Amino acid sequence: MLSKKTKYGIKALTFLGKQENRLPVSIATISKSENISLKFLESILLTLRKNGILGSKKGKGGGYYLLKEPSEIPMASIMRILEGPISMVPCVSLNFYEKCDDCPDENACSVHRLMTLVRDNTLQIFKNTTLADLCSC
Amino acid sequence: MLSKKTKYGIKALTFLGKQENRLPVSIATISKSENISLKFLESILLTLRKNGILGSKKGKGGGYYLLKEPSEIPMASIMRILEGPISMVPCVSLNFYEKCDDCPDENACSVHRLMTLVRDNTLQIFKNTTLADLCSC
DNA sequence: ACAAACCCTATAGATTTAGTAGATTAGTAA
DNA sequence: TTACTAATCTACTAAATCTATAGGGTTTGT
Repeated sequence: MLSKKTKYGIKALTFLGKQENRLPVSIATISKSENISLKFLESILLTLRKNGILGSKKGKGGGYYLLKEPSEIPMASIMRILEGPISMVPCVSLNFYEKCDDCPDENACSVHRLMTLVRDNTLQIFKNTTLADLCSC
Repeated sequence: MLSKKTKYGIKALTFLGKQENRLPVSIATISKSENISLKFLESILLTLRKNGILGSKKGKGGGYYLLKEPSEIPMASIMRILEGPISMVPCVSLNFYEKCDDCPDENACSVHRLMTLVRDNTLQIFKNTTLADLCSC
């Protein structure tokens, strides 16, 4: 299941992407508009800033803004930053690979094969969808 | 991420599906063969029995066995029993639907639309894959 | 008698979802 | 310049829930 962190993060990014200009938007503004706990949102936006998705401006008139055009931000990268691995098991993850303790041979593992299939499909969606696609409705 | 419960459950079912006959297999046998904590596996197989996937036989020579042919068991039903919803958010779930607290209009929600797409794809895989496909390697 | 499923309880640890308190920075007005 | 205000940033805490077991006793079939 998607964490609220990821869900809120995506909604906040969509909100920013829908802005006419690229002027900073305060956390409070997004929080109110999207019904997200302010302090929780604060930490989410901080993560996104530290990972190069958002820029920020302090002080009066400050806030957060997108560093790139929405069409240049694939959902895959957002998902990896906020949610972590896209795969359902670490042993099929491309970016967060971990070997299973219980599995002597990955290629013989039924779960491994099934989840590889799922990952391929999901990843394709997240790669081909950009933030712009989410903002266009 | 897939819980170990689901992962172990699938591995256990694959093990049972690979048996030549439909004779009961004890928890201990599966536990040893698949490197799964015995007590944990016990509760997993119990849920699968209560959900009509497995039958059980007590006493000597007892154990668990598949109630249907592997080819008759779609992975979607196993996933729903063990992992719960296939959707990444409750608001796009077909079998476990829940409305979001923060979302006034689902159709206007960017997360909702994206996750619907993901669910459709994932569900198709889980519907078209049966336990038999996992056992055939 | 024995072997096996069945059932109930507890629990350590991790994760999630925040809340609280304050520090820091930047612009604005006196 | 000084004070004020708006905003991000940082760190700590905490409740709630979930995960992955462990333990022990009960029941049933051979």
